[in-house]
Amino acid sequence: MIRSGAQLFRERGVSGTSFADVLEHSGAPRGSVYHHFPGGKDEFAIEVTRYAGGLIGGALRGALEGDDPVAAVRSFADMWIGVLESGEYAAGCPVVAVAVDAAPGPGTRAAAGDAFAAWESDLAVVLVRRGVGEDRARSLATLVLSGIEGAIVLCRAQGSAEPLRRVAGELATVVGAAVAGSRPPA
Amino acid sequence: MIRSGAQLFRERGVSGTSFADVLEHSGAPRGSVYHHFPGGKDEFAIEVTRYAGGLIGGALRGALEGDDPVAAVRSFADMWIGVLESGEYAAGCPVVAVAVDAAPGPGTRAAAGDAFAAWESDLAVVLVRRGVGEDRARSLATLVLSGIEGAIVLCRAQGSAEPLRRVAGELATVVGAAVAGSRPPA
DNA sequence: GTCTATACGAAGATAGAC
DNA sequence: GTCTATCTTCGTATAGAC
Repeated sequence: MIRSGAQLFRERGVSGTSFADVLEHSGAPRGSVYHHFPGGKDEFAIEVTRYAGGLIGGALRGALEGDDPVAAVRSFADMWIGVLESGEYAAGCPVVAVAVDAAPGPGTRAAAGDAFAAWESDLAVVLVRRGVGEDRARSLATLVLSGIEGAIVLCRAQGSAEPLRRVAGELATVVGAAVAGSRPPA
Repeated sequence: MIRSGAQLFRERGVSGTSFADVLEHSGAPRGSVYHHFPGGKDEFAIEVTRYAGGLIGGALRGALEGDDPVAAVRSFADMWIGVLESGEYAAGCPVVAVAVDAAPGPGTRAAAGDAFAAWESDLAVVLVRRGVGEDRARSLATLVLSGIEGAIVLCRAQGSAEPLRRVAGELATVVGAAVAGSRPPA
């Protein structure tokens, strides 16, 4: 159910996704909705957000494994380009969907904020490890995250992966310059 | 009604906003909904998107009037920071809300794409005027737009204007370097 | 733990009077 | 052009049996 919820949130948003949709998509038994999620849709949305945040965070950490922030930015962006192109630009980021859709309670919004903060932190850690100062690293991490998430929205609206391609190129340049500039002169 | 719709879309998303909400917020007569919008919610959402796109586009063009892209980026971001802070981070960009919420038909999504394209073009034109090459200008304009829109989402999720402040600073640096680097050496 | 049935309300949309 | 009334569908949530 949670996996299906994440997929449907990505396509239709939170308010646009009903339990009936989730049950149909997941094939889950209908009687178990309020058994597993006694808090109703709010609780369900929070769980979906946590799950999606962890999943995407895992992908991001995987991309960051080589301690090469430039390659990680490109790899993370390429992952999203693949998602967008294979799904005809119908599906975006579930965490953004939660953040933009205020229908559920404030807990859901906070869960989205936590996910973003975790991703940002993962990025900043690697930048610091590559010699970038802490403040700049945090600032750059926010730019990368905002840029990619914003570009995903643009891609969906325009039915094209071009915005994300352009943003990925610019971000790679900026991050590359920051890493190079912070390294001790050879 | 359209003005109210834009405000409510910003706060609750498209699926989360009903005609009853719009009527209550705007004080418009109830009988006139399907008189003015025979196409129902789809048509209404498209009109709201066009209106909001024009409004925000006007603000952006105003910020760009001095032909100073760096100041324009800061000014545009500051406008959003003001909106976020004065509204307790409840309201974001209505065009993003439309792009993320697939509930209405494809026409709405296209209207959002048109708005983004127009803003991007406004930005790129000024960059070109300042000597930036056409491809780079387009690429930078996409980065600025994606970065700011993405940061607005992060701000809402985290209940803070910090992401947008950081992104605005980074974008100002990048745009400043591009403009400076493209000017003929003095 | 899952099922059926259903209460309750809300939303989109339409009809016809004024 | 606006109003009231209403139809229909859908969505959340609950109750109680298996």
